[in-house]
Amino acid sequence: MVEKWLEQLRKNGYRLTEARQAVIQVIVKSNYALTPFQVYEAARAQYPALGLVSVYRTLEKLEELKLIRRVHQDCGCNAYLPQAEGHQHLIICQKCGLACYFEGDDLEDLFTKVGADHGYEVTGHWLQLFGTCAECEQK
Amino acid sequence: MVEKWLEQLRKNGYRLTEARQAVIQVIVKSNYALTPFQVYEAARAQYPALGLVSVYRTLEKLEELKLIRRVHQDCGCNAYLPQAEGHQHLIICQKCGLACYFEGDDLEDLFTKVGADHGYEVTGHWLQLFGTCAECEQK
DNA sequence: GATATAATTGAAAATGATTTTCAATAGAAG
DNA sequence: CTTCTATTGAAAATCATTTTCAATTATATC
Ligand SMILES: [Mn+2]
Ligand SMILES: [Mn+2]
Ligand SMILES: [Zn+2]
Ligand SMILES: [Zn+2]
Repeated sequence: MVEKWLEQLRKNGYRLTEARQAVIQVIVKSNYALTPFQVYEAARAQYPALGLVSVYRTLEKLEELKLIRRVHQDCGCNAYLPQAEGHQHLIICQKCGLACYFEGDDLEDLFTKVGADHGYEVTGHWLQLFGTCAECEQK
Repeated sequence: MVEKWLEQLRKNGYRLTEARQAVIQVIVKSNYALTPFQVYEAARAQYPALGLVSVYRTLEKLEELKLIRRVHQDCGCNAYLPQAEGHQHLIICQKCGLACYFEGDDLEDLFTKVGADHGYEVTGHWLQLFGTCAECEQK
């Protein structure tokens, strides 16, 4: 997975630097939406010279390449998760933040109709579920 | 509508000041999500002495009282709309920003099931449609 | 492997949005 | 009208993010 992301960077003319590899390594397999600062802290364990600025710059490029996506929550909209394949939506645990994607919601037709009823041509939708994950539930 | 909001403020022990009335008057009937600064500019037409700080403070209270809600979009998450009655969702025009609520999506059961399949107890969801409104469409 | 070149870096400064501080003002209650 | 305190706007402070810039380093070429 790290390899795929690095390949994407290389393919787009970006250099494979230590800073970028440290950032990628932190976010590529995360099940939790991470803020730039959280990425910074975690990545510095592997590469202490890393600057927060480079985290911002790397996240920007990863988002551009659709490898990560910004996650919106009540508590803030500046955290990132790996982007899912195809058309998927998120479920996020309100207690611990554990995130997971699901697909097959098949709601396009419904949304197109709802929109039409209100005079809109629907071109996209945002859907996110909130709840409690199995682990947090049993506590 | 303005009266209802003022009554809500009064009922909760807040004073009915000129600053608050100017802010309310701008946002209470808006079909467009407005940023604090946009509210500030519009409200100053009615009450020129208004300070931006008071806009922030008033929006905070109106959100607390669930009279307005924050709207999330790709371009930013710091704009506000009047809150709809009951359980409704938004459709927003990507061209002009015209917002409108719809209800009756009846998806609770589907979401509960999807969540359960992934080990989550679903407690809420967040749905927003994007598209082109009738007026922008015909241009 | 050495060299040239431009992309990338981290530190520091700048920016922009929001929050806090504070003395002055003005609602509300008597 | 007077008292009391919530609220105000201006200015300062804070916080996240972006820009600037000289030094470094990844990559292509020799
Ligand atoms: Mn969908
Ligand atoms: Mn719903
Ligand atoms: Zn958001
Ligand atoms: Zn959890």
